[in-house]
Formats: sequence, C-alpha cells, structure tokens
Amino acid sequence: MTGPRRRVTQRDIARLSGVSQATVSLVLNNRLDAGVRIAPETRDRVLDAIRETGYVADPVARRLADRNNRIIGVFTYEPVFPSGARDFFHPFLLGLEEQAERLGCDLLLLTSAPVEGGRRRMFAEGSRIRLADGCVLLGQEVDRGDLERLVGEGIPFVSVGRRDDAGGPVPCVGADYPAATAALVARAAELGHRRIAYVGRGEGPESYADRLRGFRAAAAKAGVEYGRVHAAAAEPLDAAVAGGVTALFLEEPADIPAVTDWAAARGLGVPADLSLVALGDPTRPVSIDLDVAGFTIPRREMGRQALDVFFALIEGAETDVQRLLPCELHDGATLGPTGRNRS
Amino acid sequence: MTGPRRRVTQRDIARLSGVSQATVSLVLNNRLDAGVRIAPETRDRVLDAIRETGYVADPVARRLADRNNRIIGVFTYEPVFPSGARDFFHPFLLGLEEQAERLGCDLLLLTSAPVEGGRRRMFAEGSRIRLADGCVLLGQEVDRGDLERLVGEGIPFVSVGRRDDAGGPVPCVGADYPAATAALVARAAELGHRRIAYVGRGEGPESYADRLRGFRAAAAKAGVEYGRVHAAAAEPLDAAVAGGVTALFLEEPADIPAVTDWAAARGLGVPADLSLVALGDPTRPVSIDLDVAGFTIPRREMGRQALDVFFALIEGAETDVQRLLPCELHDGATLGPTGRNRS
DNA sequence: TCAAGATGATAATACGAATTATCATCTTGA
DNA sequence: TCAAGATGATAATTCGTATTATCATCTTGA
Repeated sequence: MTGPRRRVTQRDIARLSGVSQATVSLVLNNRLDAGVRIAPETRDRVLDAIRETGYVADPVARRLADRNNRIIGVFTYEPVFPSGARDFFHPFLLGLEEQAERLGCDLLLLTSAPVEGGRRRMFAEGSRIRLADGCVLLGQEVDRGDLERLVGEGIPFVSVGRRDDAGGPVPCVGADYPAATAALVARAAELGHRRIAYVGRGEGPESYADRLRGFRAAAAKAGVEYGRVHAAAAEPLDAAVAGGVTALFLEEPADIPAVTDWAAARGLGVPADLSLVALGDPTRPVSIDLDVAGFTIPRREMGRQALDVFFALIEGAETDVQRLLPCELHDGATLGPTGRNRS
Repeated sequence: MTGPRRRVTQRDIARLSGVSQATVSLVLNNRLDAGVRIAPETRDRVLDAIRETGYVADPVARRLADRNNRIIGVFTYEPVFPSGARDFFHPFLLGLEEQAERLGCDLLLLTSAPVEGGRRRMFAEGSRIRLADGCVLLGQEVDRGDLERLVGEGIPFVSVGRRDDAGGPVPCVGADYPAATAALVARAAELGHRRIAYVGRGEGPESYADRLRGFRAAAAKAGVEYGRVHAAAAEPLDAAVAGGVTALFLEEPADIPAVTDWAAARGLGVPADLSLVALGDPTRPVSIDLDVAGFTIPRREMGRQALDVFFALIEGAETDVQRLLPCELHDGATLGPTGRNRS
C-alpha cells in the first residue's frame, strides 16, 4: 500500500532542476525550430531529473492541447443484445482494429447509444457520438436522417457499405455487389440456364438494391429471362420452378437452409434440377453444410480501408472517398449445368 | 467541404444561453450539493442549447479535470494483426458490449498501444489507458509488471480470467477450470480409466495451472494414476500410450487435430482405444469435425460480469471482486469406456 | 429601515502540457 | 561607447471542464 501517490509532472521536474515548466516542455519536445534554444547544460540537468523521477508526459493533458483525440467512434446499428447478426459484423471490426493498430488510434464502441425497436439510435438524447473525432458506421441499413445530420453538422464519418447520396455523396467503402452478382449471372448463362430468378427484397438497404441491379443488367446482357421471388418461402419458390426457373440467386445467404429444405421436400436435386447461388455471406448465423456457389464480401478489407478513408477525410488528403471493393467469387457445388437442358 | 469543424464546448453553450461557462458545467453535472443552486428557467435554457447542439463533454478535458467519462478501456494483449487468437476473444468482447449497452457506457478499444514481440505493451510511451475511467484486461497471459503498475497508479481495472496476486488480490472474473477439469476426470474414472494423462504445459498462464491443479486433485481423489505429456507431439504421446494411458486431457483444444491425426496414424480408435477430452475452447482457429467431450468457457458471461465488477469497484459497492464462473460440461463422442478394460 | 439570510450566478483557478511573446543578458562590430 | 544582434530562459496563455470562493440582488423579520 503506497497510497495514491501523485504523478510526477513537469512542474516537479522544473523545481528539481531549477528551471521553469516551459523549459522542461521545450527540452522534452526537443524543438529545434527557429527561436527556440536551450543551453546544453540546462538540457542535461532537465534530462537528468527526468531520468531520476521516471517522468512520463500525461497523455491526457497532451491530447487536450491538440485539436483531435485520435479516437474513432464505431457506431453499429444492430444491437449487441440479443446477438444475432453480430457475427456477421465481426470481420468488419477486425479490419477496423487492425488498421487502428497501424495508425495508432483507438476505437470507441458506441455501446451507450440506446436501442429502440431493434435498432440503435444515433442522435438520441445525450448522444455521445461527439466523444470521438468522428465515426465509422456499421449496419446493413443506415438511417437516412442520421446521414443527413452527420453531413449537416460536419462530423467526419465513413460508412462501411455503399450509401446513396444524403444531401451530398456519402463517404463509404462498399462491396461491389453489382459486379460480383453480374459475374455469377454470366456464369449461369454460360452453363445453359435460360430462366433464372432473384430471391429477395431487392430494395431497402443499398446492398440489396445493388445486387438486384447487377442481376438485372447481367441477365439482360446475357439474354437470359429473369424473374423475382420476393421471399424464400415455399409458395413463391414453387411458382418460380413451375415457371421454368433453373437457377436461384439468393440475396440473403442465410436463407439457404430454408431453400435447400424446400428443394429436398419437393424432390429437386441441386444442382441437377436447380442451381443455387449465394450473393454474399449470411447475415444471420446458420449452419450450411453445402459447398454453395457465390461470393464473399471482403469484410476485413472494407474495415481497413474505411479507416483509411476516414483519415484522408480529416486530414484533407486527396483520395476517393467512395470506394467499391471487389468480392471474391467462389465456384461451389451448387451451380451446374441445368438438367432440363441436358435432358 | 465544411472545413475543420470545431468542437462544441461549454463556452458555446454558455454564449447561446446567455450564461457563464461555470453555470453550464453546474447544470450538466446537476450538482445538488450544498450551496449550488440553479434557477429552473436558466437550467432549461441551458439544457435546450445542449439538446440543439448535441453537446457532449470532451472526454479528454474531463479526464484532465479528474472526472469520469463512462468510457471503459479494453486492453487486449494479443495483437489484432495477424489475427490468430482474435476469434477466441470475440465472445468476451460480446459480453462486454452487451453489458456496456445495458449500463450505458462506451468501450474504448486500446488499439493504439504498440505491439512488440507479438504482445501489446500497456505502458509504452504515451499510453492512452488513462483516457478511460479504467480498463478491462483480456489475454491468456497478463504481464505481472503491468498489474502492479495498474494497482500502483490506482487505475481501476478488472481482468477477464483469474489472476494470481500481484501485490494484492487482482479483481477478476475467471472460469472455474479446476472444477470443470475435475468433473471430467471423475467421469473418466467412472468409465473405468485407470491411467490418464494431462497434455500441455500446466504452467505459465493461470488458466493452464488451474487446469492441471484440478486434474491432479481429481485424479488423486479418484485413485487414478496420472501423468503428463508436455506437448501434443508424436513422441511423448507414443510414450504415454505405451505406458498404458487410456485417456488424454488436452489443455489446449486447438491441439485436437494434431492429436487425432497422430492417433489415426497409429491406428488408435477414439474412444475405443483412447479417449480424448478438451479442457475448454480452442484459442487458435482450427476446424474440428469430431464431437469432442470437454467443457465450454462461459466467455460471454465472463465479459458481462467483468463490467459488473468494474462498476462495483469504481462505485465502491460491495461485491466479490474475484469471481469464478462454472464451465458448461459437454459429453462428447470421444470419451468412452476404455477398450483395454473391456477386452 | 437595517441587518441577516436566502438566492442565483459568476470570476477565478486547477488540471498538465504546449507554445508564443517577451524579457533580460551578453556579444559583437563600428 | 552604443546600437544591433545573438542567446537563453521565462511569463503568460491556450486547450475544455470542474469547483470554490465571491459577489450582487432580493427577502424576510424585528
């Protein structure tokens, strides 16, 4: 028990070496700028005192003098509790952490923002979003009002995931869903599929709309007939197959178990009778034992680059503040030539 | 382009509502102490201005003035890059987040601490650990010097994982490894095993020592002969089996693939010829297709309770600041009656 | 009518470091 | 011998918040 012994400050060093606090600071920062000079012997005396006492500058005080605090807020729309989608976001966080480690800044997880109706509120009463120098946004769907307010108040921020304009272009690092989806559609066309369907909402979050856009464009270009199934439910799926669809493109890969169960119940072989393509990674934890064709979202890299964009923003550096990263395509066992064609 | 945005300060609020900075501070901290009074209408005017601007106290300045932030630092010894063990720590973080969400505080991931020799340094030059009200420690092995310094400087902290004393008892929330390990040893004894072995270091991190301690105590109590295998390598494993060992207790479940590969190469059936028990969860990402007997570390709950202990500490509440949580036992397919006994 | 007490707000200062402007003192050159 | 320049150090101020001491102004009671 030494008791709460007081920290050694520059004042202490100053007293010990018979100089002023200002001199101590100057010695410490070793300023060689114009107009700042310290006699070698004075410098030595100060350095000795520092060595003896083991003085270390208080980083808190140091930060107060600066403009920013090198703290980046991380705002996640999905609540932690109950977990659910949290696993999906973990790789993004890893990328953010990794880059924060490299850039020497800290990440502030804004867990204090209240959760209402299953979503976190950004600007609720007592919002602490301004604790940090700015923030990174995570979430499938981002509130437009929040974006506008962030822009309006000039709070530096970057969205992980592409965002439509909100009173101006939104800085973001997204996945190139249109390109990845289009590539898979083209692949299906090559394999002989003539009627394909997009399973999902195709609207709401930008990531959904982007997938559907890529899907449509590529199908049209390949001369393939295409339709939509609005949900991964038995009835609409039955209708699609009855209409001659031979390949399903799933907006939400977490729906795969539901779709394979349905296919098994109908006696449809995958990919013999029906091909399946997963447009991304599942946002809910599900266990999938199939080797599904599709693509992977470069989540970790997105997290990394989000911080790069953030720093470019606050430092006024020149970069593209809207980036789309390529997804990694994956040939799985569920996309094959259509059995109907072969027969 | 809005230019470098200036932070909203109490001075701004003061100007907006026509009062002094001191008044703003008093309103914010809602001091009802003797001698401090604010007229309701003044208070309202100030609160309005705060609402309009979304003002939040600068955490740095607040710390300098020696007050609380409701920011809890999270210090992780394992670096993020390259990832590796990071997945193991994710559930702890989830528990921390969940409880932070409940308690209305934010988590500061101390990613700015430099990494040296594969470990993060806590008190390196310019350590920002004091930006937070205190911190939670994550890591298999915690530096003793760091613990002593935390205690010495009076920084409130809690370790996730039990820690030996460091100039006094260390506040912590750990897993009850001895009890869980002992239960599995007892189970093996019931199943007829007469010679068993502990595979691993059994020292270094407290969690290793705790497992070995539980193992020895339970084996002795059950009257079972026990030995040790210092690493999951072919040679020492061969020796153990040659010596009549019929069950292996793995300190590090990430070693399971290595051990099953070795067993397969030797033509040993699991559990017919040899039983396997995993003492916890793998700390490195490995794919295990077996249903291994063992126990699970209550990682999420440990994270949750760590924050509880933390707040109890800084609020001076009465609680046990050293907790051991029970692990969940899991009967798997790898622990069975010994074939040698049956023959 | 005046002193004592209650009320509400503010000025001043601390926290620890960084920085700028300023001030002595000493050299040097003519 | 005196002005100009070089040298070395310091006083004062800044950053944003918290707190204490102080100061007006208004009530109240006798």
